[in-house]
Amino acid sequence: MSVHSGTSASGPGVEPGDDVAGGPGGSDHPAAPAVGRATITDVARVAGVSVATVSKVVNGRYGVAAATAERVLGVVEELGYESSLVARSLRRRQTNVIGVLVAEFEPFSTELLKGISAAINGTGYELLAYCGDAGRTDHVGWERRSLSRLAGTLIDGVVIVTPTLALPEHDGVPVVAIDPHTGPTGPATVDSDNLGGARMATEHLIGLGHTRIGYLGGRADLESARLRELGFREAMEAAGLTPDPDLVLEGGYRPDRSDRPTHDLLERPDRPTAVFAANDLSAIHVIQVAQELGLRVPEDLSVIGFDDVPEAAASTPPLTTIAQSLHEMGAEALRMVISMLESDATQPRHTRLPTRLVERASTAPPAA
Amino acid sequence: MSVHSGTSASGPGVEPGDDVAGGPGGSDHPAAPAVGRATITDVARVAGVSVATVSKVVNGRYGVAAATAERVLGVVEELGYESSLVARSLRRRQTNVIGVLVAEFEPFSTELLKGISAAINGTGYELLAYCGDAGRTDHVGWERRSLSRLAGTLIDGVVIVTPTLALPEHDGVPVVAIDPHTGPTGPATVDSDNLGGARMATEHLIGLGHTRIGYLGGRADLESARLRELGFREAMEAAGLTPDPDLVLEGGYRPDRSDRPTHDLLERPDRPTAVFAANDLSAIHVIQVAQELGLRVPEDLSVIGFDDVPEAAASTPPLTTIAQSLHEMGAEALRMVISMLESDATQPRHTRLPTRLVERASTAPPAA
DNA sequence: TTGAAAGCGCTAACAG
DNA sequence: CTGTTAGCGCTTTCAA
Repeated sequence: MSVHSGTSASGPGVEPGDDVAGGPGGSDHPAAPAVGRATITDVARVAGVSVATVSKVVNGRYGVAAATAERVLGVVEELGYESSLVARSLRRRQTNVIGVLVAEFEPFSTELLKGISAAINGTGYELLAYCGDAGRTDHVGWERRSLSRLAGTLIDGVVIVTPTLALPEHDGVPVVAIDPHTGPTGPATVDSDNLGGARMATEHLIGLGHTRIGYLGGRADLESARLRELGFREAMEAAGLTPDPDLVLEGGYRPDRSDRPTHDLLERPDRPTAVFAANDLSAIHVIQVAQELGLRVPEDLSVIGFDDVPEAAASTPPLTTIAQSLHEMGAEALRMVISMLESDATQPRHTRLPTRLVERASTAPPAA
Repeated sequence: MSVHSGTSASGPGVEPGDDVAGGPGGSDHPAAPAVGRATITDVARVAGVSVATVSKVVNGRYGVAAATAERVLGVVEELGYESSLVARSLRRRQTNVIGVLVAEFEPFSTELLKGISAAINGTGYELLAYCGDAGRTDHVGWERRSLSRLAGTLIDGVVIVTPTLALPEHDGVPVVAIDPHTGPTGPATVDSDNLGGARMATEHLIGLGHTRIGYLGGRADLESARLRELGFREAMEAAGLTPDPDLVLEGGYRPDRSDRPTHDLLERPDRPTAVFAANDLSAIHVIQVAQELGLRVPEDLSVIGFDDVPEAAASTPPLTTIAQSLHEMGAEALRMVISMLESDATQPRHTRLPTRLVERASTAPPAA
């Protein structure tokens, strides 16, 4: 024994002499907790009952004398005791908390979170948003790791945002993927009409008179990115236009990863007159790079994005984009998880929400 | 084909039907876990070693034969094993995860979250944002409950957003409060120059020529709300104006709670020509109510907010507001938690960040 | 009505 | 080098 603090540590509200209810035969317990939260053991000791009794009282089980219950409750109050989520969930099979797994808290995932948060109201569940190994966000499989670490113990069900892998259909807990890796197959999913939205975006540009249009794609492993590119190509071809292969680049949905391709796009002599970026964040970055390069948006370059996160309206100029119902997607994913939790209807469902064009100021006819 | 159990059952709890792999001798093919995540016990069983050995291998401890380690690692891979955060954190004293406690995921807290998420990059910590009893968000003391449930077991340190109570100075884990209840005292805090910002907002309105100005206050229990109202009053008085008591109402920082007072403000015959709302969300709601009432913003009514969340720029018309450095506040809070974690410098620090006026289109001189 | 004891999955002493 | 053992805080039989 080395670094133990003294015997007479006084916990919350426990007097030094308060050596209450030692074990049978006079094993001298140290007094209350030296520091930190009170545990069920502290409550039991101070109340002079067993931990089992405290547990029963706290959980409202029957078979405890009214007087005892009252005394225990008093101590609970006095010590500010609250049961540890961790210990409780290790023992029980249910925690009443829904997890949301994200690679990062950025505008897309936080919009989803707002929708989920609003929808959880009144359901009796709590929300736990987890962001595993931040920084290595490109690390494929982050969601498998997070899932394994949390599922089955901490959380009863889970919403995974933009998973990098096809998820196991059944990992013990209900799983719903938003903007999934594989498209509508495997586990339950919620996504948008990416194909239609991308067509709409491209048609908007074409309708404005653009013919030389660049495409800055998203994360190659995501179904949404695949469909958006497809929608772009389809709309181009439908208009009799052939996408210039040099003008179709990948930006990974992220400003940092789209910086290079954006420069490549805008610095070429025969640069496009318009760019369709696969999400708002990279579209906003395109606007910034264009402006640094001395190009005016939309006079010299039209830019359209995808998502309609609040930041889109806040950019200068405000970004024309394809809106997804982000809040609704989050709310729907939550509803699905809860319904999977509460019924045995294990048929994985796939919900697809509509998209719509939001015209703001970043697009205009090409310069004459 | 058939799997026989080894000579020695691995203890009580093994059901007759359980597939138990042979002990260190039986080289039958491994029995996979029945369902759900694989536990350390599954790995040990399949690899034919003890759980202690698996633990050592997984945690990179010394004293394991290379061959054994390799075999274990193989099984870990095969089973997709990942240690349970819950079980691990119950045993260890450190989890490497920082908690963020919020009452709700709304624009203010999610902006903070974005800043925290960006700042955690490369620190080696993970992020866990927790939203306890959603729905009863006005329940005073939600943060005490969440803190007790998580601190000491699940999280090493915590950032609390807009706590409803004075927090205990030391609850076992480092605590930093953003937009605190008590102002710069007690635990470490991060906030903005609320007083100066509110003055700036009011002066902006006065500078435009408004004299009849309404004030829609924030959550009475928050220091920020107190200071913003004070700043409003000070600026009014400094300009020789006396705030009409009928025009100073409380909106609780929330659209739902500010709806009534907003109507009260705008439906009176002698309604103000301008309103300063204590945060953006209620300011945006003021704009909506005004428009429903047939008032034009800013021609008939000027509106200014506070916070500069992305939604402010997205409103119609775009909201003039006082910007706080929300991302920076989150990042700073995280830095403080981590530094408290890694040093013994327990002197609670208080960081106050500047605010600035962002003029957009919701304010203009009063109609002649 | 109460408490002793087992055990959730894991780590850390300490033996062999 | 490896396994046995003891618990982290809690819930839950099962006996007393």
